[in-house]
Amino acid sequence: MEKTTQLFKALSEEVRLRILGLLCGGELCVCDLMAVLDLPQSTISRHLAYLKNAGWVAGERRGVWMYYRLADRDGCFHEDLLALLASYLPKTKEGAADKIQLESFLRQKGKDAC
Amino acid sequence: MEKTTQLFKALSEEVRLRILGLLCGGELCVCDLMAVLDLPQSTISRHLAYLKNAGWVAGERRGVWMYYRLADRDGCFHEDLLALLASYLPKTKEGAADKIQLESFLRQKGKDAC
DNA sequence: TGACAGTATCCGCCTATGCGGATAGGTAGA
DNA sequence: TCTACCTATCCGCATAGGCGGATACTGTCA
Repeated sequence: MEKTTQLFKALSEEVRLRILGLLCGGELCVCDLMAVLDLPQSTISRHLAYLKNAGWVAGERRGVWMYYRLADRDGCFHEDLLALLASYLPKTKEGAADKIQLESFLRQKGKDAC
Repeated sequence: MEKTTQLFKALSEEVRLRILGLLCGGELCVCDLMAVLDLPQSTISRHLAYLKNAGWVAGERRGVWMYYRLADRDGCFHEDLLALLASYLPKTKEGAADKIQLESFLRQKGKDAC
C-alpha cells in the first residue's frame, strides 16, 4: 500500500497533475515544460524527479535533452488510475489551457528550427 | 483543479486509505475505527476531519456517536475514482486484514450488547 | 579541450501536516 | 443538573516537501 500512497502523493500537487496531463500527449523535454508551465527549471526538474520516483514517468537522455514520458504501468490499479486521469485532465481549465500553450510553443519551436 | 488535488492529498496517507476502505463496507463510528486500526482517538478523528474536508466522507451525529460514511459523490471524476478505490482497496494486504478485524470486532460488539 | 547549453541537485527558508497526550465540547441517563 | 462517555480540537514537536537561486554535472560542438 506504500506504493499506492506514493502514487497519490505524487498527484496531490497541481504542477505535477499538469505535467502528467501534458505528458499524456506524448514525451516532452524539461525545457518544453518550463515554457508551457512558466516555472523555473529547478522547480520543473524537482517535480519530474518526484513523479519518476513515484513511478509515474520515465526519463531518457537524448543528447543534451532529457525526454520524459509516462512510465510503463505497474499493475492494473496504476493502469486504471492513469486512464482516469487521461480522460479527466484535458477537460480541466488548466489542462486545456496548457494543451493550447504547448501546441503554440511547439509550432514556434518548429518554425525556429527551419 | 484545487478540488482535485485535495482529493488526492487525502488519499496520500495510508491510514486514510484504510479508513476509506473500511467505510466502503458501510458507515462506522470513530470508536469502531479506533478498535480496528488500533490508533489513538485523536489520530482517527484528525484523519476523519481531513477526509471530510476533502469531500470524501460525511459525518452524522446519532446520540453520543458520530457515524461516518462515504460522502455523496461530487462529479464523475470523484465517482470514478471512488469506484476504482472500492475495487482495489479490499484486495490489498492491509485492506483485507482490516476487513477481517472489523468483522470480528462487530461480532464481539454484538455479543456484548446481548 | 574549452565553452556552452540543458538538466539535476544543493541550499536556506517556510508551510503543511504527521503524531499522541491533554483538554474542551456535546449528549444521554441518573 | 451532575456525571460519564464519545468525539473534536489544541498543543508542542518533528518531518516532508514546497519554493527559487546557486552550483554541479553531462553531453555537444568548434
